Amino acid sequence: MAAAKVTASAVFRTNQEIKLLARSGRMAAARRLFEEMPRRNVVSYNVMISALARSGRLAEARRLFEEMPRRNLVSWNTMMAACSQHGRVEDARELFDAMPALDEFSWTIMVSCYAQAGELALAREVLDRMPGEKCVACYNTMISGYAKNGRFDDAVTLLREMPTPHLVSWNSVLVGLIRNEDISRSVQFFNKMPEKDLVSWNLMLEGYVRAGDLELANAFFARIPSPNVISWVKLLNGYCRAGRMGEARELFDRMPERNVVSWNVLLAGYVQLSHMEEAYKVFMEMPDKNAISWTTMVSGYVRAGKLQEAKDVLSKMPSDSVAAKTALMHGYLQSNLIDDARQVFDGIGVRDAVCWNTMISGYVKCGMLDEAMVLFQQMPNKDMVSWNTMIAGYAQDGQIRKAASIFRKMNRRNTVSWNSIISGFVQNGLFVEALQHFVLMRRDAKSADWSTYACCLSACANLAALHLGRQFHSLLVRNGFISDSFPGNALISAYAKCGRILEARQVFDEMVGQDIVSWNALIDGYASNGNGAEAIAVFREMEANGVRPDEITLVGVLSACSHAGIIDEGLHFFSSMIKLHSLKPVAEHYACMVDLLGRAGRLREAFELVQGMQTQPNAGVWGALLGACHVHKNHEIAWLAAEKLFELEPRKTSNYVLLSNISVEAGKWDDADKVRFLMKERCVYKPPGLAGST
DNA sequence: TATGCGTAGT
Repeated sequence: MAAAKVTASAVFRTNQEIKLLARSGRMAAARRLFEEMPRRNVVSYNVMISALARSGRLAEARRLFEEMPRRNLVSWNTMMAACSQHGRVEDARELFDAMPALDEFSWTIMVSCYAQAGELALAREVLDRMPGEKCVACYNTMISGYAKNGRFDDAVTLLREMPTPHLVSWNSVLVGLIRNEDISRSVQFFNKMPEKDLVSWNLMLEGYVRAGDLELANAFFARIPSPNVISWVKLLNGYCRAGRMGEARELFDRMPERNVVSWNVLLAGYVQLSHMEEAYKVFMEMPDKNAISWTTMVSGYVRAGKLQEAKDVLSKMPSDSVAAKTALMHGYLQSNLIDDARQVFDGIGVRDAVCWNTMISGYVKCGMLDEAMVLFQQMPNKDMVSWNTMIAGYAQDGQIRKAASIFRKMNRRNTVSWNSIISGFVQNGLFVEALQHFVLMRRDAKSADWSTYACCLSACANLAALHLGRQFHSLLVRNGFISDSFPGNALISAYAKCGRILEARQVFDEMVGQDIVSWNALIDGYASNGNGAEAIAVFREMEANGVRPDEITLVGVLSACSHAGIIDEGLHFFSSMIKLHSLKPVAEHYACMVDLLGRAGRLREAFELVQGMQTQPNAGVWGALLGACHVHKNHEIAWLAAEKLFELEPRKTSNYVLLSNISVEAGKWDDADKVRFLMKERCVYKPPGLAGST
């Protein structure tokens, strides 16, 4: 009897010790202690499962859950919470449905899991199904879910509906307002709260810091009844983010109490500015460092392009940190050192999703899609980012069918998934598919963002679908995206490409932040609608507004000159491009110039310009020359251009047809025969029913 | 006696 009591208290003490070790990040020691226990009870297993999940080892946690000899309600709840923490919504739901009994924790975890995944309707369904009197935590979880997703009205309604709102309920709404950077509504709400605690005060302080007014934040800080280290950290963070490191350091030195977080914030401040000497001094000064401190240093050196230093710091780190190693890996990938990155990746024992995704996206970015796919298939717990990376990767590589097949295999999709596939279709010229997927996206109840609208407008533009473009325009207005410059620019292009240049101009004029892309879209719009003079006028207007032209601007301007037949001005813009704007002309500019000179019949000059090009002329340039030769019946230069074109595009029928026509029109029947022979030799066939040039 | 849910900091 006495021996049993001793054993029970030993188990109790060891359970506590495991928890403490795990909470301080010493997982290996915690695991060892658990393995070496002579006797374990349910709680030992529960503690270990929770610890494993919190340190990113979900698979191990699950294994232990399956293996444990006896489970209680807490074991089930712990496992559910573990799945929820890792975004495994389906797994959590499966456990929830399979549990022998449910308590208020089970219900709350399920609500929290759905809310975190953005599935608010499902979260609400669970809350509503909860029998008897619902607990405060469950209400708070739902309120927090609404608030963090910007649905304040729903959050406040539920707050009013619940029988006994708690201070935490109010704070849950406040955090949503603060994160949404709605400062005036935050202040209003804060003042209306029936009671406030330090959490409320600290949230409001964060609101002022986010609003970027540090003087106001400082004044508010002075009003906090008894600020704690978190209050100080929030203010310190404000100065660090603003790059005001002198004041930040002063504030830091005045802090009555410092912990590892405050040190980390100061360190991150110097790192952000790439002040690595200062950062290193702070790093050495720190009384204790956690994994975040080390990761901050490593990623700081990576940002500063000092990969050797990053590697050296990492090698001095006493414990293992996936995040720190991933930071170094990221650095190697940015410098295209794929093999070095892979070596780091292979050396990481327990990889988290960020680690896998970093390596996968590294492969994708340098076009190594096969390698990316192998890793993607090996990855045990793929998250949304993994899937989206592969979709975007294949789409950008022109493999849109593969992208679409991956997209179809996804169980759940978020806005980014939809945007990736829609933008993929647009990039690959499949505009109708892009718009069809927009319809499917709305059926999936996923909300479109500015990127969705920009892609869809671009699809409308390319289809010259004016009516649809107008519908997207009104959707943009209704959803409040109209002042953002990116979809605004897409809208300008859409109207311009549909021939509605006046509407394009109107959108441009009503836009808040016109950028270089907006100006380019307008100039190109006038040029491609045949209004060269107006395009040039807009270009002048842009210069007068102090906006510096880029390469794309000049393509628009030069093609405007070409369409309008303004030869001398075109030549002037072309030379000013290098001299005045220090822009390097590329093939597109030369193609415009060839077109310009060609239209004026100055074929010899055009040919000489091409021969003098710094870079290799592409098919666009030679094609423009061949086209001009056709118009002006220059048989000799036509052959020179065509021979180059045949090298670049040996199987493009229209080039052969054009050259054949030119030869025939010049009465050179032998040459026309020669072209026909070439076509036969290269198995190029004129499509039936296609007479003349294409 | 412990373990699992809801609000603030890197």
